[in-house]
Amino acid sequence: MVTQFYDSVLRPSGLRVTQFTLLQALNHASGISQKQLAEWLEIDSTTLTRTLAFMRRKGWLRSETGTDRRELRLFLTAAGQGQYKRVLPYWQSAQRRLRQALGEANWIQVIDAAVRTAGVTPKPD
Amino acid sequence: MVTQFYDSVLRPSGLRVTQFTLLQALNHASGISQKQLAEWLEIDSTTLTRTLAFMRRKGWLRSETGTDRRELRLFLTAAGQGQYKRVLPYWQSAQRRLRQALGEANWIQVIDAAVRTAGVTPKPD
DNA sequence: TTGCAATAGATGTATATACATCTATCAGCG
DNA sequence: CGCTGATAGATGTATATACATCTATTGCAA
Repeated sequence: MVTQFYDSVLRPSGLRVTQFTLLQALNHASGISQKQLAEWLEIDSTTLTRTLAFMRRKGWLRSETGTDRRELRLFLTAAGQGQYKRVLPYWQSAQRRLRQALGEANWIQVIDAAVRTAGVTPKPD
Repeated sequence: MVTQFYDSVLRPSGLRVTQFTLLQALNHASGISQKQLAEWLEIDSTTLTRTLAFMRRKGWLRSETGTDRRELRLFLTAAGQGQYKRVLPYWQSAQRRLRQALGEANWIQVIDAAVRTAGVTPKPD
């Protein structure tokens, strides 16, 4: 339900939740390694490899080899930052609507339950 | 978070949430048409076509042409019913853990918010 | 009765997800 | 140094999801 709701609100923007989440994460943590990003977002590293490939095709992402040459350091391109800014209002709208539907106290308790039950770590915003 | 949590609890069973949900729905509504099933579960009809193809390969599903020959009426095979009974405890465990983590009052309000916000219809346990 | 719009489901194409496994690189010990 | 085990990321394979479009059937109105 949650994923479908966010996707439905984002649909007019042309992005999906995953893509927006990655833009947002990279906007906040420019130069992060792929491994760290996967851990922070709690997504499988192979899923990340493939989603990043998509973003590279779109021209939203660039990457550099790290000091440790096994690592990739990830950055948004100007186009990627533009996408993020363009789509942010859609995401904020979805966020607001869910928060309002649940009420602030319930919202907080749901996040808290997610942490306790599924080990999810809250993300900024 | 919710999808990943249910999937993680179901993982030892070898099924995913989608597959279990379909077994459950067909166990409760034997002979339902594909269209009705898609509407009830609020999943895209093309997604359903492909997930049902998977279940047919596993031997869990059989189907008959309806009176309206455009329609397919869907039934679980004995093997499908067996799978459902086998995996039900995993799903109940996930359900219990989430309910407990949220608390009964919050659980109800989350379901209610889902209905109001995303138009989701509650399904029987 | 026939002709056409509407409906059920399937198919083409594309993104999302994740387990198993592979390659390249690194770190540490002998 | 030079193995050897560990780590970062990529690839093989398989399921999940959904928009656009196609085919087969149906219902209805001229």
